[in-house]
Amino acid sequence: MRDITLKQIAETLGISITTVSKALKDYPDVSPKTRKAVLELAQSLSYTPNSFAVNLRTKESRTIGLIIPEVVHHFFSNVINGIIDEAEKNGYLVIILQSNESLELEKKQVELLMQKRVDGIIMSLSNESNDDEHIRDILRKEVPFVMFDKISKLIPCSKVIINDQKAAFNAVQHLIQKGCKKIAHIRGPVNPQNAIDRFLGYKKALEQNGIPFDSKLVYTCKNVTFEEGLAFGKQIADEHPDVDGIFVITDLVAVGVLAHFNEIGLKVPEQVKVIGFSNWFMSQVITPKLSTVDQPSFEMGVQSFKLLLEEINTKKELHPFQPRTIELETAVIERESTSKN
Amino acid sequence: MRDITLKQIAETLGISITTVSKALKDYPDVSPKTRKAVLELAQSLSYTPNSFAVNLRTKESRTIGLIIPEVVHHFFSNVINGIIDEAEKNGYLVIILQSNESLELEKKQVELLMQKRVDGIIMSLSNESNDDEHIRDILRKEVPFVMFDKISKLIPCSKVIINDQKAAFNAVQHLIQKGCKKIAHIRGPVNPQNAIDRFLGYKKALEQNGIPFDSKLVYTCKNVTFEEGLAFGKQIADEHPDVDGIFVITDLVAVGVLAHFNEIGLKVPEQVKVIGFSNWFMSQVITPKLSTVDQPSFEMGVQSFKLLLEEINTKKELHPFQPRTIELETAVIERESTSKN
DNA sequence: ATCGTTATCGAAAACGTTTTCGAAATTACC
DNA sequence: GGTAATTTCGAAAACGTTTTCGATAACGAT
Repeated sequence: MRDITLKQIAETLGISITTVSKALKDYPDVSPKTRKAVLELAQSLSYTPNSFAVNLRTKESRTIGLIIPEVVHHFFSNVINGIIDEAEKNGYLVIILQSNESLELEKKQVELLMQKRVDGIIMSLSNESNDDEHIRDILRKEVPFVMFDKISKLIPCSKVIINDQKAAFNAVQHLIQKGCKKIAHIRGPVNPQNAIDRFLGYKKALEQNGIPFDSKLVYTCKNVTFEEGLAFGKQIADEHPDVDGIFVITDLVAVGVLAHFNEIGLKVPEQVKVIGFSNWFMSQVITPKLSTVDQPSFEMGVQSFKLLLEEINTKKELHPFQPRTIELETAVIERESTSKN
Repeated sequence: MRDITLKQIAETLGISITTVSKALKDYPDVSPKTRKAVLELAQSLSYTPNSFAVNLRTKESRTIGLIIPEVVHHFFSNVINGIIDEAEKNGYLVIILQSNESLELEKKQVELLMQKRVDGIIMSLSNESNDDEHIRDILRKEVPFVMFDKISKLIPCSKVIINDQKAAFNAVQHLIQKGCKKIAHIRGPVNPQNAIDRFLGYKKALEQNGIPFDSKLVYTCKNVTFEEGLAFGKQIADEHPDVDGIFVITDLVAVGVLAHFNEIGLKVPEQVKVIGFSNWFMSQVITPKLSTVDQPSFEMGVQSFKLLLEEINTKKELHPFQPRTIELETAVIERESTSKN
């Protein structure tokens, strides 16, 4: 049951390891006759090269690392999907780690991946981290590196993002077009850039439409959960019963808001209109169906891997690599929660 | 910027590679003085062993492979969560591949993982496959192997499962206790063992309660999607308007059924009661909230990895390994869709 | 037969680590 | 001071592959 090696093939054929290796890799300097013999024997023994040895020799493992805040998350699992699909197409495998939104864990995992000597790292920052040493460490060691979604603008690396500010602007603009006059915003935590950008988009849309900005209408999530949505729904209904539109950082929270409104009999969209963000699957199966902003999550994964591969390949040729940023399009999806005006 | 190696440490300290290696690995035969020197220098150079070389030498990579039908799936992403958490605790990393419910892809991926020489494989079968050669190949090469959820009973390997038949029995029993007399079943595809078992549980519950089994009340999913739920909901309402209870293979499909019933104004639970399976997150946020069977998905992941690690370790000691099967408990969760009778 | 060219092969180094085993140095003991 | 026991070290092989470079063989042309 021992593993087949080049040496064994060489010995049974009475030739050298070198020739066997060359025959299998289509080197020109091996005669058709011996090549055929080698290929046939390798085939019949079902030889596969020892990847540990290949890794050591070639200094690459055709494996990349992926760090995300959490796996059980509609957006992220779609990104994972895109990454491992595209990676597999290009002969790469993907090691997945989750930071659970903890900076400490994230640091440890970056370290883990570097020790493993993965060929590259793709990452979406946890809410706790922004511009930290462990990220700069990756660049310092010249490990190919791509960030997506939750990025840090200060880090000079390739990025795949959406224009959060523009997307949020469009969402709020949509509410205004539907007749909303007093619009609240449930925003994400303080750190992440995209929470900031969406807030800015919200603010800009108000300004451009001559609606005064009121900081009391802005609520800040800590954990971005369904439960927080429930709580903020209650808080808004209590504190500002005249609010007629809400823009929520993400569908999960928006669904919590809707759940509370359903409970207390507040009519959506008649009394309040609600729009979420990210187009989670559940948004189209709840009542009322939630309007939202579609984010091309699968495509983000695909593009992230493509950028990473670009960096891996140019660095392999020892060429200098110029980081690129890809910005993907979003789209407002109108459903029942903003529909009838 | 070159990587630090044992050789470099040895040379700057004027000692041998052997001694450096031993010092770093706490071998007893190195003096406290030289050990201290080595440790300090290694620390200051931030030396990390080249894992490619370590893999080659030790013949293990502390990496396992995981193959699942799809990543974007509430149940599976929770299992992934459990696996990578437990793996990381034990110093293992996880490579994830998805078969997209395709037998062909699944075969290719098993092959990929074996070529990578992962230390073990965890897997949930695609709907297309059951007892196939590529699975037996894993056992033949003596690669540690654990199956969970969608298993093949014929393969002698460790398994982590629930008792699908019992769980389904309990779900249908629940419907009967709530007063249902004519109960339909939307079952999963033909192949997977757990679809079969849940069907058997459904049948058994009917029998034990003196309700005649009617094969016309059994509908078979092809792809287990929301859309199929919509379609079957329509079909049941049309063909058997007197059905007063439905047991559905999984929540996703059940939510589709509910969506259709909402649309046509069929009252749930007053006119029909519906119970799903798996306790997807969305089930608690839709209207009416869906009753379901809770499946300990995270725990399944944890236990799967533990079983795999057990096998890895006993095989490393060259001891014979006896596969084990762990059966986890499920629980009926009563919500609005079966609540008021 | 000689030379030049081309086709075919293999020795050997290298990747960086782990581990065995023997050698050398030190200490302990009488 | 001599022997034995103990501590400390290092040479070398091994893991399996890739690749360079030189050697040989074969062949054609003159």
